[in-house]
Amino acid sequence: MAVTIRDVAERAGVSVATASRVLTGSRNVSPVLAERVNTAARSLGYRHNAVASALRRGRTNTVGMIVPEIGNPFFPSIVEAVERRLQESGRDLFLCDAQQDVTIERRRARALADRQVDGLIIVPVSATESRATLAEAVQRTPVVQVDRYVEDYPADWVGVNDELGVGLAVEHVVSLGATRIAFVSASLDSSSAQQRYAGFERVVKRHGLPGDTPRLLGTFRAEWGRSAALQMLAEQPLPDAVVCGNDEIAIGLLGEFRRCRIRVPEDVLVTGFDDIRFAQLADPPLTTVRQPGEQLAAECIRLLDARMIDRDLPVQRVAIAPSLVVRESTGGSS
Amino acid sequence: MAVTIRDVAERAGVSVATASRVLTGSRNVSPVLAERVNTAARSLGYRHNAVASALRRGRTNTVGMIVPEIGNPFFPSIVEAVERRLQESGRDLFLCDAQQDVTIERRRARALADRQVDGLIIVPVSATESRATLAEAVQRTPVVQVDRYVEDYPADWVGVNDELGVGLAVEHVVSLGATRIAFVSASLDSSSAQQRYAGFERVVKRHGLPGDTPRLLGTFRAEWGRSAALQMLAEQPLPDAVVCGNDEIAIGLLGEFRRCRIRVPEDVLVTGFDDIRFAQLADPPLTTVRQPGEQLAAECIRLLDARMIDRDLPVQRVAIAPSLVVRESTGGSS
DNA sequence: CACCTATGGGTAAACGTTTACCCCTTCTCG
DNA sequence: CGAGAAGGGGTAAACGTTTACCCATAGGTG
Repeated sequence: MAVTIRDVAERAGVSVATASRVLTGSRNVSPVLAERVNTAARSLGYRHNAVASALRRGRTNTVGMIVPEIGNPFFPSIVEAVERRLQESGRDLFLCDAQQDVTIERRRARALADRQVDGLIIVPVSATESRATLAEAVQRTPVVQVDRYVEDYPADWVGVNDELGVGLAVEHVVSLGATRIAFVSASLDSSSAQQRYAGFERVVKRHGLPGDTPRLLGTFRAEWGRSAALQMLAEQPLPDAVVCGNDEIAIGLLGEFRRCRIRVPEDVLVTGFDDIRFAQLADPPLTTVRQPGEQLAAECIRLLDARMIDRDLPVQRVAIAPSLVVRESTGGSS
Repeated sequence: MAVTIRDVAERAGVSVATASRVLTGSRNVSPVLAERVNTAARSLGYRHNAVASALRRGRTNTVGMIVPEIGNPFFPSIVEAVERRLQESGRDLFLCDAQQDVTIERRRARALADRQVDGLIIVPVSATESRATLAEAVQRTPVVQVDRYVEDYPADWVGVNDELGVGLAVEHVVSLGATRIAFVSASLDSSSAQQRYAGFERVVKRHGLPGDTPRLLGTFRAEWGRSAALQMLAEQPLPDAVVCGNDEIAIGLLGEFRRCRIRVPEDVLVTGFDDIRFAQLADPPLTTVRQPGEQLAAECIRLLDARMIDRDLPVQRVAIAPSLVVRESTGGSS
């Protein structure tokens, strides 16, 4: 049997109340008793039972987070930043992976809520199919959406302005003289995919560029980038530039172009989105839209804390402006 | 106030015991009462309180996992596989990131143990500095080490035979005629780094190859691969082959070589380790040692379950043989 | 019919904390 | 010197489940 606070109190010759007060620092206790309790705890090897504590207090000092797919390298970067922030306030993060599946996402959300997390950070899998899960979670605990959001549901969100971000990429290749611009991204399930697509169309239209260039929508994976590349190669002529929905797609695309001896940026310009770790290691290094991970994380925790204090706060949606990072895939300087 | 099992029982006109028995299926209850309980629960929107349940039963149906750094793409692949396995038995995974810091690692381990996880899966940050954390965790809950292990401490482990794996890579480049072989990896903090280094030295020695080629030990990061590349370029002549401690390093190295117009595989052969998602997208596609993630995960859960059943089982250490994946960075086909 | 067992139900005691409430002592100040 | 406040201690009641234990009934068996 594990050693409980009762054992500690007994050994220290005080009541459990006093022991608890010393151990949690919830009230002043005379130094001599405090010392006795501490040594008793240490010598017995006392370990706080967080489950019992959570049951009594109704708080766990734990935040849950659900990402669509931990294997997508953009998400770990956010997770790391969030974790660092939480650490500052002594809270722990429990991370779950939805495996791109709204059913699993719902299970995870329930598992976290069942365990009474103090808040939930979620990157919803789908703009529509995740709505029920989000709604249920919001009933139970403070929730903040990051990066992606569920459409037509009022809940806090913080992310980058995707629409604007892709706009930056398009403007950039246009300024380099591209007129026939293709777009390769994921199908419009998630808000990110939707917004990025919208951003592309908006700027293309604004410049009066041809609308018959390829718009290929698959998944946010490198494999999709590869097959999209093959598809474009099959239906010549090649566009002047390919704007990709994220870096993974762009990297897959670059790999296939390379294999087929298409030169980037000489034959075609390529841009990505996210600025993941490997973007600068791609061949050629990838011009991309950077998401400021630290800033997203900071804002996310701020929103979550605000909502924890007041559940009835008006819904907040924070869109951070992304920035373009020019590298060699669009001929940028080294 | 949330709706409790007491409310459900009342609404259904049964005792809390019966309600609990229906809801958990722990004992037979007459169909008519069961139905009443279920409808009552549904209509009240009853939600199981996992914290209270955990306190009473002493089990949480939750497994904790700690990885050194979620940003290292090898770990997410293991996490995904582990999560899929756990799902089959209806358990949830709580994932924590140690940020490559044994202090944080300890905090995470304690946080998980405090929350009474039923078991802990850990990839220890350090072969020596993580020992105390591991020892403490083992006292509290079943633990399995994956991939890396703590030295001189008897605890279950499952991983790949790193020593053998690097051996495969060295044998491969030797068979292609390389005699001057460099090794770029991480400093010998972790068991992986140690074993991989040992594998390199063993095979190099066995073939009587020169021992004065570079052995550069830094971190498991791409940036280190870059600077190692620069270092080798500074002290000509270039080796015939560079065997890297993981894929990230190799990818960084490839990037720098490319920038400096060193051709791979014509001027120098390069190999990696892990076979992460990006290995085949590198330029050129990377020859590497594949870690069988699914198999690791399966074995890991098997060990954990065995240990949960019997804490006094003899310690098990399962080393899985890795396999070499030949790609173009050593002139491989395709 | 007497007895034994199986079945399904309820009561209430845990699980380990935290904290509302109460009490006693000591100090402050008019 | 008395009233009031402040400080520090204890008792015991929560928190929401699960389950050991008990009881009543029904059915089976000699």
